[in-house]
Amino acid sequence: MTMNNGAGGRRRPPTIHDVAREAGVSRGTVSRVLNGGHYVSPAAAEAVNAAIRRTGYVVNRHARSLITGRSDSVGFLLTEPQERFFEDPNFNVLLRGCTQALAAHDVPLLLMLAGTEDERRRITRYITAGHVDGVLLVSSHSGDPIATELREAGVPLVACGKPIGIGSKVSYVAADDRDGARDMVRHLLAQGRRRIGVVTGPLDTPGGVERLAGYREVLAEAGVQYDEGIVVSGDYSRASGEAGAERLLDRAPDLDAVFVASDLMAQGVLTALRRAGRRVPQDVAVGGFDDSPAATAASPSLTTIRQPWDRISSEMVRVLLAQIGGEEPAAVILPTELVKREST
Amino acid sequence: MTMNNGAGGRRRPPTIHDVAREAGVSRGTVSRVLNGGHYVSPAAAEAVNAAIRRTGYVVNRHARSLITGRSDSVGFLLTEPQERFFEDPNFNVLLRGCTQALAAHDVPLLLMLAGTEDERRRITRYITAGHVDGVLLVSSHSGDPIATELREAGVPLVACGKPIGIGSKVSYVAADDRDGARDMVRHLLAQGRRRIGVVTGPLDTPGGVERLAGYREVLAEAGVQYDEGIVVSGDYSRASGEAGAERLLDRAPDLDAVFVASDLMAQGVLTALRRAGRRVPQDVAVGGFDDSPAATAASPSLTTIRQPWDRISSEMVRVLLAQIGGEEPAAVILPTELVKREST
DNA sequence: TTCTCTACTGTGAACGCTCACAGACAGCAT
DNA sequence: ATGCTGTCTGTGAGCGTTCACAGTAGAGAA
Repeated sequence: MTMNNGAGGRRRPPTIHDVAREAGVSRGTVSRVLNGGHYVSPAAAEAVNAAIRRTGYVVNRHARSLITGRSDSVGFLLTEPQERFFEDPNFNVLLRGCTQALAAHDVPLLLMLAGTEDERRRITRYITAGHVDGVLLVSSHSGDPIATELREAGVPLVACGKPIGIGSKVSYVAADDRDGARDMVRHLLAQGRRRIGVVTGPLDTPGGVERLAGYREVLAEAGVQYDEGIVVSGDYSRASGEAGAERLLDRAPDLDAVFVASDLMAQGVLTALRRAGRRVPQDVAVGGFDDSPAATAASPSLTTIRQPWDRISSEMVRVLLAQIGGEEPAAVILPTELVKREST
Repeated sequence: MTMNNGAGGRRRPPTIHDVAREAGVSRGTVSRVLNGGHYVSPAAAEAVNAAIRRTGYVVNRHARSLITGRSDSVGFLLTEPQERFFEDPNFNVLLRGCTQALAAHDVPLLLMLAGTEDERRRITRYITAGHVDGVLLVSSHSGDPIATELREAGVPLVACGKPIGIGSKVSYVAADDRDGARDMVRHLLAQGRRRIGVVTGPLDTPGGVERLAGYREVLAEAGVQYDEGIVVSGDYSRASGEAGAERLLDRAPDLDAVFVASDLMAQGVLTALRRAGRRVPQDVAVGGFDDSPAATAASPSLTTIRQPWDRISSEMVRVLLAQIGGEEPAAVILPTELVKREST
């Protein structure tokens, strides 16, 4: 009496052979059913599917990968220093969105952290050895060596946010930072604010540069004098927002609004303003960017620019899978949206 | 003239065969060097290593997995509903810690999200088919069907926090919640507080239950009357902390302290107290739990109980790998630490 | 010497799958 | 009849690795 599949005994899982025997067809036919079902008669297909159900067969991806050369998995690569990963809520929603979008295609996601030089080397080897078919890259800072390495190795790659200094021919998906900034500054002007300070993001990131550019454009269009003295830059962290607001208040006590390039920094700005005795929004209006949880958590809640993170992640996955499928790299720019809350 | 490895041409990566030829030994010897180097002469080992360096050889994990039956990867499985994943900063540090600890063993981490029933089924199939060697499970709520399924399928499993209602024989790593709660309540008593309210976590989670138990124990030891009226429960979210504090103030206006089972809820408590015109810590002291970034971000900054997340993640990985290696399941309880800040 | 033991090495044979190929059969035109 | 086309099916080969096994050589014991 042979041991059955039931509880108790760890049994060798069914192979494509078992399914073929069970269905009364050959391995080849089962394989064809598994891979799209072309050139398979309806009767055979039905028999195979029934056999798969009966045996509980699941394809062995290692065997498949060994011969196809594909791994049917993609990497989610984070090259940020740790603190950013912790502090920035955007990473979470991006990671979650990508995982789900990939799961819909039955593609597992490998999380990869390249903080140190050592990790970077190991991960590069892993990726270029073909253990993933493509990479979703999250790294805002420029000159990322791993990005260029991967690109040169011909690994399908999609970046989140426009990579700078890496040349073209690399796919990316980004929100329309400049347009979002324009919306916010126009909104502040519409509230009657005229003395609008800025806390920018790091100026070696596209977000930092573009959001500042949008601010300048709208000011110019409105005929408001641009004053470099009320432009300070931060690093997207809460603390840098706080420090930035202090510098702004110091230089321009008559400030009546601040446009902050991230919600997290805006939280810091709120703290500094409160400490300085300014009321928000009565004395100073504050506009954030991202519409992260920090925006609603802040008090007063932040007027901000929503980045469409759900769409960003699904587009990243779409573009990456297309590229793995042989299509050319592509850039996707997604619109943002002004969300009005208490701080303006 | 054959195409070289240089830029431009995608070339077939070197195999163990190529390395063997280059080193002047057999496949078997190369394989032995790759797997620990036992029964290999120093000369041969050196020749092989040199050949590996020259050829840029990287082992093909699919081929290896096909024959060993191991996948040399583990899954990080999240069964929480979405909002918790987003809001709770602990997940981030846990995920990061696990990824790094695994990377040190050259084991990739697959991120798996089982929110819907559909996802749950697909992921169960994936895991039980042997596509990962083990699972790191993050799911605080009890009666998780996936956990029991995996356990019954014999998949090595390590939970974060003690799983309830799943029977024994499942490994877990947890902070000493009860002891942490005891420390905090003792601290509040030492500050002269006597009317100490509680906002607990969900009472179907070990954290929720244990932290409340610690509170009751210390009160009893100190001879302070336990008053069920000033015990309310939340769901670890900020909003539930806010609501909880309102209920507490309503029932006990003479409250002089609140022990909150998470920093995030404690933020909500601070908001509610401020709105009610209570000063923290002068009128009411607030103690949190977790020592998450929320603790320092809050104003006033939160006195809290640090959970050793870095150790939790590294222990989870250690126990999981041991179990994959054939060891028996194990439970690990790690000590917590009181961190004093402005709120008490 | 001869035997035994240990350290080391090479050689099929798998692992489970896909791919290329060849063959069978039907339908339709020649 | 013959050929051609298209759909469908089975078969052998091979992907890159590990594992079991057989075999060699050198050291030490009898």
